[in-house]
Amino acid sequence: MATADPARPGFALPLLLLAGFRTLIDDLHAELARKGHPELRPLHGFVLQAVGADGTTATELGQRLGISKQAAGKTVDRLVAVGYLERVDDPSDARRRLVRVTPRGADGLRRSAEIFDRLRAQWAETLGPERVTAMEDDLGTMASANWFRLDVPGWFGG
Amino acid sequence: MATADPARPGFALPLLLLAGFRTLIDDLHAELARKGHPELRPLHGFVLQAVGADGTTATELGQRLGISKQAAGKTVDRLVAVGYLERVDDPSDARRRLVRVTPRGADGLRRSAEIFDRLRAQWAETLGPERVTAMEDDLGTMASANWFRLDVPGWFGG
DNA sequence: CTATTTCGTCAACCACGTTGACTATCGTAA
DNA sequence: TTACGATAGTCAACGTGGTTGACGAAATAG
Repeated sequence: MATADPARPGFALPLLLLAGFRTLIDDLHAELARKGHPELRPLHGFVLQAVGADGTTATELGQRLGISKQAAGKTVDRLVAVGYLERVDDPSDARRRLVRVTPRGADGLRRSAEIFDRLRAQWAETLGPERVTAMEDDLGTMASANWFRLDVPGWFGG
Repeated sequence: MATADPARPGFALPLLLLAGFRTLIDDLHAELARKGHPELRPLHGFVLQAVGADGTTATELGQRLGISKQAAGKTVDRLVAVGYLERVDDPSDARRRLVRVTPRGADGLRRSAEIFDRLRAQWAETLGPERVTAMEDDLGTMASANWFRLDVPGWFGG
């Protein structure tokens, strides 16, 4: 097995963070698929959440996610194609196309939140609640700059 | 800012794990670029480490990383193109092409390990050493199944 | 009214993954 | 020894998610 060299402890930390993230994401999507959302890909939940209840535009979405407006537009295209987002004209500005979460999108988002809550509860059961909050606090301390940056080619999918 | 809803605590955890991972990876590659390895992409360090000192084959590398042999082969192609890996024939089996880390690859790997060690030391300074080890222990507990799976389109790059 | 900025889109490209099909080689068993 | 099945590597097509550059249409500032 290609594990980290124990003499180089630093190598383990990024791998563990990635593995933890993947564990949550994989569990989430296995459960989402069972609950009627098999098309929802790992990226999508974050994008839906970034769109928010009030809707937004592709350009603004790109800024929120730390990606280009073109990339945001393409992601919106895919979410529209599977029925999680919709585009409507902005009557007050003919250049803008408002992006809004559809009812189906809202359902997916709500279920994602429920499942994440359950997964977090499982972590708390296994590790103890104070260890989980400690982990969140510590990660928040170290990682604030990268909180919502997704500017990565293909971060999530399988 | 599109942060998580505090009423849904589960949403924060995956985001924090991702942000922590990204923080380490981004810092690593900023430093690697300064130290003579600007072409090294985020995936590459993990691949180099998975190849190991003894070399391996594309098929076996794919198994180690949890990706298809074709994907592993393409990744090896890119690493060969930038001089971090080389392919040599296996005299004992004409089907196999051994993949080996070049001296340049070994240098990149060594520097990556040094930088990761420094970054981990920074985390330990900020959070306290016992919090970092606690985080590693807890992640190891929860994420053992996904320790070295990289079967994701484009996990790392910028 | 004109100049600049902004929004959305198109086109080309790159990184990384997938599956399917194919060749060459190896190992085994009749 | 020959024939067959398993294995290694490659090619092709494709999907997802990212980038930059260019451009038209609409809004805004002067």
